[in-house]
Amino acid sequence: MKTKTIRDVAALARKRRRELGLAQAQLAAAVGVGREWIIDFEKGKSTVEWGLVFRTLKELGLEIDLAESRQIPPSPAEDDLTAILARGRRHP
Amino acid sequence: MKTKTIRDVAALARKRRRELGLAQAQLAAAVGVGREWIIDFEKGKSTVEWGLVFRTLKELGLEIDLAESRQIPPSPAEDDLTAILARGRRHP
DNA sequence: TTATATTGCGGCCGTTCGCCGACATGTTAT
DNA sequence: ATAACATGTCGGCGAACGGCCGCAATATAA
Repeated sequence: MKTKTIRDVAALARKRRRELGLAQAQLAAAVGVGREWIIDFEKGKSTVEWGLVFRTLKELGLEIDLAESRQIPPSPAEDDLTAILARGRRHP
Repeated sequence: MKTKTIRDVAALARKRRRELGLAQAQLAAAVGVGREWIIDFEKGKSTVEWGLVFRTLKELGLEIDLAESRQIPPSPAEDDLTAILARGRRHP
């Protein structure tokens, strides 16, 4: 399932946890965090630690796949092409 | 690509950034973080903020997919007392 | 109903993130 | 040669994380 926001990840993680019949405290103990951390994570808190998120998802049996969506997505304000050209150019 | 560790994510993000011809400072500005943050993230630092990681991957055009791998992967030791202690003792 | 379990939230506190400078190194271009 | 750029490191600081504790709402069971 492709996730668009961290809330999607949070909701999916919570659903998965319940499907596995795990309580927050159980999952927290398995991951090695406090119960409050699970609460925050499942609430979609954005400032939780990346490593803990990764461990939690693994603990839930959720593999993280990264797929290249397209080329340049939205925003890199690239008004000068020199930067791009400079990298690929070897012989002016 | 399925990632097994946060280092896999870090390495893939760095490769992707270079493919897009972006400097660390450019990506940092696009994401809204400092240059050091990109450095730490690409080094595989586990304590970086989850929300920033997510934004960075999106900025790089890397979609995050979650796939259910199995049931309980490594499974916590439910035999030990941590689960009981985690939710408080009620009676001996 | 009464128990029991689970979940959510608030405060306190030690630790640490993330940003800001400045500086060093290596590469490329002038 | 110098200049410019990219990457990395260091010290410092305000702000915030995450763990622990308790208590109040809800489920869920007996």
